[in-house]
Formats: sequence, C-alpha cells, structure tokens
Amino acid sequence: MKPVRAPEAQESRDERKLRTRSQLTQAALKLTGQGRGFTSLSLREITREAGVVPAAFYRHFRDLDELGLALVESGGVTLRRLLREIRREQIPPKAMLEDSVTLYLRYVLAHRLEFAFIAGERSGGSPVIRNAIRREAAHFAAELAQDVAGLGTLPEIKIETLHMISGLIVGTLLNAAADILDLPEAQPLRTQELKRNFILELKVIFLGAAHWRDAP
Amino acid sequence: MKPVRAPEAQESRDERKLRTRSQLTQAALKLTGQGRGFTSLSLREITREAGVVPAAFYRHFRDLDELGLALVESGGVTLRRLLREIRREQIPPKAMLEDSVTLYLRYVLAHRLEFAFIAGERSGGSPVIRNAIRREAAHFAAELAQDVAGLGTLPEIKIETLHMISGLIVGTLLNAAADILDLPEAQPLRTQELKRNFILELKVIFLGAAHWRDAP
DNA sequence: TGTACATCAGTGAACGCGCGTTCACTGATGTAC
DNA sequence: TGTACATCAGTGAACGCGCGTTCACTGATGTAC
Repeated sequence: MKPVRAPEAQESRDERKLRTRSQLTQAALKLTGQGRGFTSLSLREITREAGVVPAAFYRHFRDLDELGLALVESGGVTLRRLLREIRREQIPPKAMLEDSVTLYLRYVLAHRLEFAFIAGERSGGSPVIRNAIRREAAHFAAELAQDVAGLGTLPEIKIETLHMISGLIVGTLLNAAADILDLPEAQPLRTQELKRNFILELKVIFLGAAHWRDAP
Repeated sequence: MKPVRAPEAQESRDERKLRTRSQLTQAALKLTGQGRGFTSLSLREITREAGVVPAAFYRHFRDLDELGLALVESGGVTLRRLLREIRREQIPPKAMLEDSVTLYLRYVLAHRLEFAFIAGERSGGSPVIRNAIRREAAHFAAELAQDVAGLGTLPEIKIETLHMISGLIVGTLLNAAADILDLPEAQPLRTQELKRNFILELKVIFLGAAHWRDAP
C-alpha cells in the first residue's frame, strides 16, 4: 500500500511550484486588467500581488517578457477553446451569427482578463509580445476559415479569400472585445448597444462575403 | 520704425516656450515609436530626450497623462487633415477605393509616429488616454460617414447604418496601420502584401454595404 | 529712446522611494539504500 | 520500513540606480514710464 496522505493538505513539490507560477501569471493578468499596460508593470508589483518574495520570480521566469509570452500562450489556448465550444453547439444556420456572437460575448466576459490582455497588448505592448499575439490571432483566423469553409454556406469562395475575410473578422472580434471590456463594470444597456452594433458589423462582412466573386 | 532683429536668431519668449513644449511631445512620440507603451515612459526619459531638465516639464504639463492627451489631440488633428486631403483629391469613383488606400498608407507612413501612438494606445494604454482616442476615432468615423453619404453611391442606406459601417471601417483602418507600422522599417514586399490584403478587406465591407437593406 | 522693474522658462541640487538583481540561507520534499 | 543525504522553491537582506517632485535660483525677455 502506498503512503496515504490527507488529500486536501498535501501537494507534491511540483504541484506547489506550478501553483506559485500560476499565482504569478494571475497576478500579472489582474494588474493589467486594471487598465495599465503590461510593459508598465514591475516585477516587484507582480510578486507582491502573488504573495511571494521578489527573488522567487526567477524560479519561474527569466524576465517579464517571458511571463508575458506565457500569458499570450494561455490566451491563445482560451481562444481555441472558444472555437471548439461554438463548433460543439451545433447552432442552426439561421441563427448562426447572432447565437455565435452571444456565445462569444459571454465567453469574453467569463475570461475578461485574458481577453483584455490579448486585445490590449495586441498593438500597444512590447514588440516581442505583440508579435506573439499576432501569431495567435493568425492561427485563430486560420481555424475560423476552416470552420466557415466546413459550413458550406460560401461554397464559391477560394480558401485564400476565406483567410482574408477571417482576418477581418478576427480584427473586428478583438476590437469589439476591447470596446466592451472597457465599459465600467456591468453597464448592461451600453453593453447591449455595443453588442447590437457588433452584430451589424459582422452582418455587413458576411453580406459582402456572400456576394464576393473571386477573380478567376 | 520697429526695432529690427536678426530674424533667424530671435524668438519671442512665447515662441521659445511653444518650441520646448513641442520638443517634449515629439520626444514622447519618438520614445513610444520604439515599441514601448506610453504608460511605460518616465518623465525623466522624456525630458532627457527633449534636452531639457526634468523640472522644466512642469512648466508645460501637470503630469504625463496631460502630455498623453496632447498627443491624442494632435493625432486627431492629423486624422482630420487626412480626410480633407482625400476629399480634395477628387478621385474618380471607379478608382476611389484603391486610390484612397494608397493615399491613406502614404499618409500613415509620413506620420508614422502619430499613427503608431494612436493605433497602439487605442486599447493598451491608460483608461484616460484610451477614452480620448475612442472619442477621436468616433469623431473621425462620423466625418467619414458624412463623406460617404455625400458621394451618393449608397443612397438607400440610413445614416445610422452608415455610422455603423464607418465605425467598422475606422477599426479596420487602424488595425491595418498598426500591422503595417509594425513591420521592420521598410519591408516593401511585406508592405505590399498587407496593402493588398487591406484593400480586399475594405472591398468586402463595401460590397456588404452595397447589398445592405435597412430594416424598415 | 533709455531706464528700472516684473515676469517666468528653464536650472541644478536635493529628497525619499521603489526598482531589478545577487546572494547565501533554510527547511520541506524527494530519493537511494 | 527507516535512515541519511540531495534537491530546490522560496526567503530575506543587501546593492546601486533611476524615478517624480520640491525648491530657491538665474538671467533673458517683456513692460511701464
């Protein structure tokens, strides 16, 4: 028989280390969520928020950029999970757009900090992080293009064109997320207004896509 | 006869003060242009770059936020001048979109630092500055909507819908500016690629707009 | 025009503070036997 | 199972540094007469 431990109190050293690491990333996320650029955070601020001594930081990351990249990475995972959830929902084509938007916005609010980070550092932050986000966004757009192709509603459009359109959509999604997350916490009316506007924007794009004819 | 001065060497006290102020704003712009968030700049860095002692800063701005707002303001002026220039060009409707994009991108590169600031701080920076940029962008979108209405190419569309579409366009313009300005200085091939993609995105939007039917 | 005084943009020194990084350490967890 | 040793996540103190802000100042420009 293996040694039995009181399961609630005991963690292995590795588990404890992972937990501290996650405290650090969550602390950074929380601080950027208060409307400050990631580049303006200090290492000591982050460790303070995480409840750990400054020097402990170096057990997990070489520097702040490395922590930032970890945040981008986890934001990318969150984005991909979103697509998977939408796919799984099996929405009837008729309500596709509105229902997807509702799902998207619910998801954005449920992952407020991740989305604020991605949308916020997308163009403002350090070049390293900016490029990493660009890569994640491109990846997301490519998956989105595959999904749209799979729907078969735009059968005549070349896949490269679908990629272009997906890029436009992703840009619009992120702009909308940034706008909505920037509202003072819980302004349901203004949020509804932005949501309606967001749906209309996507409708314009899909209408354009539906009438698109590729050059031969 | 008024006292004659050697005109090249003499400035009034007011002129000198304005020049120092502009040295401060230009210094801040230059520093943000090196791929750092505005929130991560220090007052001393800016005065150092401007060639002035730190305390001199307070003769011009209360704090860094006030300087940031001045940058937003001047970015807004730059945006409105762009629209005026496009209007003045009297482009034939047929080539409208491509020529406007060419003009826009030339303008973006000619005002690289202003656009990098606006596009970069739009979602990343301090809330105060973010909101000021949002206001400028909305203002710009409203003017754009007026211009498009004036063209008469979309006669059936309600003005509110035009506002929505203009908002979508402005978001796309800024995303494109951010992408292009982020390329390592002077990569003509990649720039052309982004420009082509950017034109296609706008074409999708205008195609959607052309087929738009407002609900009654 | 010339003179005496007021204004005020920019100076330079000083302050206390939080910063990133280093280092030797401690003590709980993990491993070998 | 029990024991002796190795590992290493997190500690706490220390360092030199750049930071924002204050202050009394200086000296050129502007104004009143």
